[in-house]
Amino acid sequence: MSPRKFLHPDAAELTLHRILFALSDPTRLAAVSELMDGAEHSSGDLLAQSVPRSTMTHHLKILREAGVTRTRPEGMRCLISLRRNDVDARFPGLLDAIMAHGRSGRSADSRAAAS
Amino acid sequence: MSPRKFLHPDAAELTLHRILFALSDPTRLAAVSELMDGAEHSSGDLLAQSVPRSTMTHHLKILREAGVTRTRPEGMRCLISLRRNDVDARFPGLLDAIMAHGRSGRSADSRAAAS
DNA sequence: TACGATGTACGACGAACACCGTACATTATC
DNA sequence: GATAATGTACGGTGTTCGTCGTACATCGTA
Repeated sequence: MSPRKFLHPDAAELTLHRILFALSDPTRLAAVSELMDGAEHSSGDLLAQSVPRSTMTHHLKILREAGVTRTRPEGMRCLISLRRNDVDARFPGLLDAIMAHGRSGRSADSRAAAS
Repeated sequence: MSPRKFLHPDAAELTLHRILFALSDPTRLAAVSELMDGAEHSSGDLLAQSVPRSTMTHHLKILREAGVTRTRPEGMRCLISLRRNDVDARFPGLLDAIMAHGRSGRSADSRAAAS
């Protein structure tokens, strides 16, 4: 087995609706927002939000399979980075336009009915 | 009852992830693509694609509830239009960046370099 | 009033998603 | 080898989505 093996879609296979879906979740949006600095971040690094590890793995998988991120095993960690070149090549300006608002896109979403 | 009544979210309530989700489906992407001309289109007009009316109604509802479109009853038809101003005001450049690729968001390389 | 056209509302179904806990694999260190 | 740390894989549950058929409401017209 190879639990340290990740499948990434080819750059030419990226589809717009898949990418948009990958970014249509607050948790994933926040993760990508962190990755916008161009650096590699470990899964635990992105895990700043209060969500279990297994849940984060799930979101990271969706991001990866949409072709938005690349995951690379490094030692006992996984380093995740944005596939900026690939995404930009196929959809110029898309990532920037979306992530320009990635931080503030959570205004009145607080549907959290009290507590 | 008021089957001719539609609820639209307030402009200030639009959220990025909701909009991205609304655009994360090929059928809806195609519909919005048609609406990019700024004109009002009837539901049947958008229905060019081979999908049942009820399915289209569903997609239009998602678009409407995300704040992407506005639906207005007109005679025996419904006229749908893009809420360009509202979306642009809240997320400048987002719609243009996404819809610039709305047509080619298919599969493999469609290197149509726009023109 | 009756009819046809347009589009919604409702219910149903299968598939995919979001979430989580737990177990396992991998790596580094002792 | 034993241990701890990191993160995945594997279920499981509940929800939502995408799809469709059918029934109903509305409007325009005969």
